[in-house]
Amino acid sequence: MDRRQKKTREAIFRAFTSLLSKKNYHQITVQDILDTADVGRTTFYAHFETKEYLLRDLCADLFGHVTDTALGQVSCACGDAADSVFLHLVRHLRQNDRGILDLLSSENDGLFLDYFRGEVCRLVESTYGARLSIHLPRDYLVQHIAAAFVQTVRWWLSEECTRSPEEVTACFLAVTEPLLTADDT
Amino acid sequence: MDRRQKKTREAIFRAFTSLLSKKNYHQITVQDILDTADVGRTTFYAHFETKEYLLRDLCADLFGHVTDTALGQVSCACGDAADSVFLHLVRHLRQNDRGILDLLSSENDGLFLDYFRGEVCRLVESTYGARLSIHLPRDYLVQHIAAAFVQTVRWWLSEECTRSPEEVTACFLAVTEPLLTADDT
DNA sequence: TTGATAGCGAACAACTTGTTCTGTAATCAG
DNA sequence: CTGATTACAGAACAAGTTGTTCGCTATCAA
Repeated sequence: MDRRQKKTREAIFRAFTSLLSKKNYHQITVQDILDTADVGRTTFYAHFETKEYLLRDLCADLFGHVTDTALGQVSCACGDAADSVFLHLVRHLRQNDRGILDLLSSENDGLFLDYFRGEVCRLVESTYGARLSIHLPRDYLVQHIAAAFVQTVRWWLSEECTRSPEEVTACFLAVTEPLLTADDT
Repeated sequence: MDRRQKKTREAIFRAFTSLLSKKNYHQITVQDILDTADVGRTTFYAHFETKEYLLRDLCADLFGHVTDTALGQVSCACGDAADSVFLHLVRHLRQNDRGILDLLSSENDGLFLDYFRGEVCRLVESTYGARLSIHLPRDYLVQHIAAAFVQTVRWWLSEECTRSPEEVTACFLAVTEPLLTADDT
């Protein structure tokens, strides 16, 4: 890919992310992005059809990366229990990696939470897949557990991340563990 | 209140609700509302500062009503267990009362889910208040249970409400019951 | 070096928002 | 019933936003 394309694309992503951590998505104007990223109007629309598409691409980039990293932790088989994937994820989030925490905690909640939840579903599937209780519809359980994790993170954020990742993860595990069959480790 | 005021206010609410069940909130223009409600521009802005305020007022109206109705069920002491408040609520929702179901199932999810969750928190407090396990922070538990209910409704909607209210409520109770101390009935 | 491509900047039409003005009709108090 | 008040309609308005187009320049890859 042309070096110029890559540079502007990244500049736009950076500018957009930065703006999102300060403003509501719907208050951000294309002009804001142009000014912040220092790119021309034409250039922006050459890269992204609309602001919506930019958002979609950014989310795919951001949350895809998070999940992949988290899943990587699973396969690295460092000896931890499967549960700890979520601990890793919380620790990862606390470092505000790629500004994700800013996005989740800003007024843009609604927009990103769904993307986030979608990714967490994948995570739940591959982490707990075999241990899901069969007494309830499988997809219901997966979605419930994913929603519980997202909710846990929101609660953590609402307390300004004062609690430790261990504490937060413990809460999450406490409310979801009864739904799983015994661990076979 | 002046009869005229009441009429236009209701016409605007009706038009807005109708539009929301068809379109995304951010795609709805003030002009759309004016045309649908058949009121003048000046009139609209005399009633609501902006479209955002209209949304806020509508939500307060809608969800406040739902919770009050649900809470009324509790105090009517018709002999049912406290759990059944949620069954009542699901049944209530299924009738698409005041078009709430349309709003929750449309593409406006994010907007209304938060209002809804807030109201459900109140419901959880007054229904399970005394039975919340003390091993976890109280507000965490309340929010978790409320989020679980909202998630359950979303799942139900995603299956186009094919399942019965009883079945849906059973799922919700199954995932939250382990978090409560024994019922003292 | 050269042809292709990415970017810039300015101007553009179309649309949206929220305000202001004037005139009309419904409502309410006495 | 009457007169004052209030709500409303309609039109016009400035300001801001979106997405497109055009001509021109800078950069890249071969």
